[in-house]
Amino acid sequence: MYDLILKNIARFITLTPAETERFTSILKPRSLRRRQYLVQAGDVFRQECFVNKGSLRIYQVDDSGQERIINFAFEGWWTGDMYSFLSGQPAIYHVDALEDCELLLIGKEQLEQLYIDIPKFDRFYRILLQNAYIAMQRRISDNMMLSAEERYLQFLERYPQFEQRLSQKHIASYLGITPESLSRIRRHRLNRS
Amino acid sequence: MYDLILKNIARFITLTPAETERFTSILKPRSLRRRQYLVQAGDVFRQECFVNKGSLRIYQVDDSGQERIINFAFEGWWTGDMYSFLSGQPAIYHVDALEDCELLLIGKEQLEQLYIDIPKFDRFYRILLQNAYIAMQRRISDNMMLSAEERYLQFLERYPQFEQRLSQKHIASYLGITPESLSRIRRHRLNRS
DNA sequence: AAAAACACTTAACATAGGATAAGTTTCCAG
DNA sequence: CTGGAAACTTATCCTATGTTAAGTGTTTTT
Repeated sequence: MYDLILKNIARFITLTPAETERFTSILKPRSLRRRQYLVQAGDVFRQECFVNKGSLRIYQVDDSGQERIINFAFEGWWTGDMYSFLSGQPAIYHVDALEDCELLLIGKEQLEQLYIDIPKFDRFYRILLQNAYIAMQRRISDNMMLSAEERYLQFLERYPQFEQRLSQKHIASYLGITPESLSRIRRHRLNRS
Repeated sequence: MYDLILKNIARFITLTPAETERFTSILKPRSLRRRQYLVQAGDVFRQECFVNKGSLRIYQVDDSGQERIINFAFEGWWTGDMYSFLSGQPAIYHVDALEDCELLLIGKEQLEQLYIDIPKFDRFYRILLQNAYIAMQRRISDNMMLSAEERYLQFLERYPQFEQRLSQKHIASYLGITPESLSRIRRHRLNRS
């Protein structure tokens, strides 16, 4: 059950057996059925979430009811609502399960205490965030520099293993286009080849 | 000279006088004239940069020579090329001065040693990054949910103090539109009021 | 002070992608 | 197994924004 998360952590820091024990003791397992919410915008959600199995999406709903997917989370990824976690304010985004999920949650207070007791975890989350930040920056420049079709191709290249697990509606939403546009793009590609 | 950066750090962690001394001793002051590069895409740039005075832009140039501004950096902000810093690979972005700048740089090795000697700095950069990450996420959702005009209005609201220091060309580039479009948006707004 | 480069505006035209609507296929829930 | 809801496709029309080009005003360079 803790294999994946411990491997994830071992990428950046090395834990003693006692530290490992301490760490796993604060993890709260939780499973989520497809379509169930982890967070609803407006809730305060002060937990970090590691995805052990399954997939989720982080999304926003605009005034006209349109959903926009900000990001996905697959097994081995971290997710949550960073803003709510940090500030204690209501979450900005919805997070829900796209497939049945097994999650490991860490409460804010316990994580704060962990940072104090084992400062290596400050380092772990710093490095995790640096990588997340780089990915976000790349996403912004892609959204600005590339056409819808180019973004779709890049998505296929970058996440070939996830494409089959996501509906086109969700991929379109992640790319910032309508499902109709994605359908059109796919047709043009087929006609050409 | 170190006032602003020490205040910046004091937002999240408290340093002893000895730690303060240790920290300031690794800072390398550097000034940059308007239009001078801090980083050119392709260079390896393994330094973190604090802006003490002036402003910079982080941008990318596409195949057709179009510049796209990923972000600005004003006094009190941190900047650089996180990807190059972390990976040691050539930088993805250009960073150059929009106004004459006074900067404080920290080399990668010295920062790594600082993390080891004073683990509080792991914490400081973790919190800094959490905030930067939240801002990035918000930028992505704004770019997806809002029209060019709405993004412009939000920019004016969010950064009223910076608007006057930036050319419209640069604001347009940051918003992901052409200067012509920004000009059109401004005209429509004037006509309406 | 003149020349050159740049910033900004305006206008006419082009186009990628949105909106709407209708049809087909796939997926569940009863 | 069946009926209704989603998911996906296709077509038509529409609009926001890009493109090109020309003109004016403002810096920067010489």
